[in-house]
Amino acid sequence: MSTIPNRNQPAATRKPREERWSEILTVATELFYQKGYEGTSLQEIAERLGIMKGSLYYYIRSKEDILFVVLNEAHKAGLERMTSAAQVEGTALDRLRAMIIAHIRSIADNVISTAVFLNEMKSLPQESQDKILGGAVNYPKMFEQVLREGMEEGTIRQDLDPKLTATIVLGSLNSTHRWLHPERHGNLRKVQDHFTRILISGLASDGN
Amino acid sequence: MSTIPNRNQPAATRKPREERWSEILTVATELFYQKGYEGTSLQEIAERLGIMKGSLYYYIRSKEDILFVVLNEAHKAGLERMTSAAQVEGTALDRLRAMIIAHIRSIADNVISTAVFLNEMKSLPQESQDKILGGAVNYPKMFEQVLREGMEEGTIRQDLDPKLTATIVLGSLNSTHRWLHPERHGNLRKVQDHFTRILISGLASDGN
DNA sequence: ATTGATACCCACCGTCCGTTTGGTAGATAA
DNA sequence: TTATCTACCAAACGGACGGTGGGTATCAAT
Repeated sequence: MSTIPNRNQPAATRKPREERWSEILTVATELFYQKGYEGTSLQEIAERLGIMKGSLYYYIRSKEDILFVVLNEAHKAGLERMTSAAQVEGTALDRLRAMIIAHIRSIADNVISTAVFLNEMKSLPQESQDKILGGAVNYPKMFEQVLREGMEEGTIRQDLDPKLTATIVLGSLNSTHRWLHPERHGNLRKVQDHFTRILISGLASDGN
Repeated sequence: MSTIPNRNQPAATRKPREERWSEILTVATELFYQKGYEGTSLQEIAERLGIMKGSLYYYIRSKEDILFVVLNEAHKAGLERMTSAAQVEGTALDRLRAMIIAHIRSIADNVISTAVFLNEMKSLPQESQDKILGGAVNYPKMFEQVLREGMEEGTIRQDLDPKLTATIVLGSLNSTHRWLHPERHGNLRKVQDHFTRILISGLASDGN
């Protein structure tokens, strides 16, 4: 009955729960970004953390748990930024401009988690997707709202369908995650500038 | 030595090479669309075709072969359409408009293969990606080219960087694959209309 | 000094994966 | 009639997968 521990592996550095948990999320997000959710194994995640894959189940109940939390936090973080940007003073056109600039900055600051969010949302069961997206506010509605207001007050042209236009604008901004590089800081202003110049003059009611 | 065929399974309907091969590509494309490349098994592909998964190796050398052909043909088909659209007569602005309309139509007609192309390109080794994208012409360059010409002739505003603007325009158009539904035919015109209205008036030199 | 919770190890499970191999019925051609 | 080709079957391969469960070293609190 002698217990033979067979310690040929150095034990992992023991860490408090919160710290290790956020490490798991960070590492998983990076791997999901590089290889996709299905292409990433728990083995790989564990290896990068220096622990055994079985130890992950001290923190999770299934692989899907990790994806859910990653996507949920990415969505929450982005939506928070956008919400505060939508509250600047001025015309609806001013607010739209602020939202565009804020969203690009938000994506640039979180290219990886944004990409994972946009690419891997479909890997979750519908029920979990609804839980993430089903809050009181959401991206498309916010854009649709500000477009409607701008049309009423006359700063935004009225020959466009607000809902479709919101989809187009949001999609355009989101597509930047494919090529936006946050390390190139000077570039960010330029990108924001181009987007506002193109979209604002494309959406404003007159030649401004 | 008696050969016991053990025919408890109905044999698959035997089909000529070309026909079966295009069936494989069609089925694989649909499955890659629904579950991603990594999430799709050869077993599933075979099941939909009514053959054994081992039989697939009469047509391929590896699973990756299927993805390569699917992506390559999707890319070729789209580029062909765009190329012919870029040759309409008129100003560069007219050509840009034609390219926008053509590309949206091209995506709408091939939502599935377009989505697979944009989502699963990264699942291929870099070498294979280069082989697909490395032709004489490519999407971003075509847009950059027409933008430059429009700036020279004065129909397109000159305070924009052609390369960055091309990236933005192309990304905007490509993002439609996430929500464009080809079955709704009346919708297509509306989408094309919105895109041209927004982008053209955002890019043109004057208030047109 | 003892205890109880915490953070992790490690061997193992059943399943599914892409891939390989040997074989064969049916059409074609000589 | 015989030989060859074509399109597929059937079974097995090793390995990787997500997941389980008993065990244990380390820690803070007593």
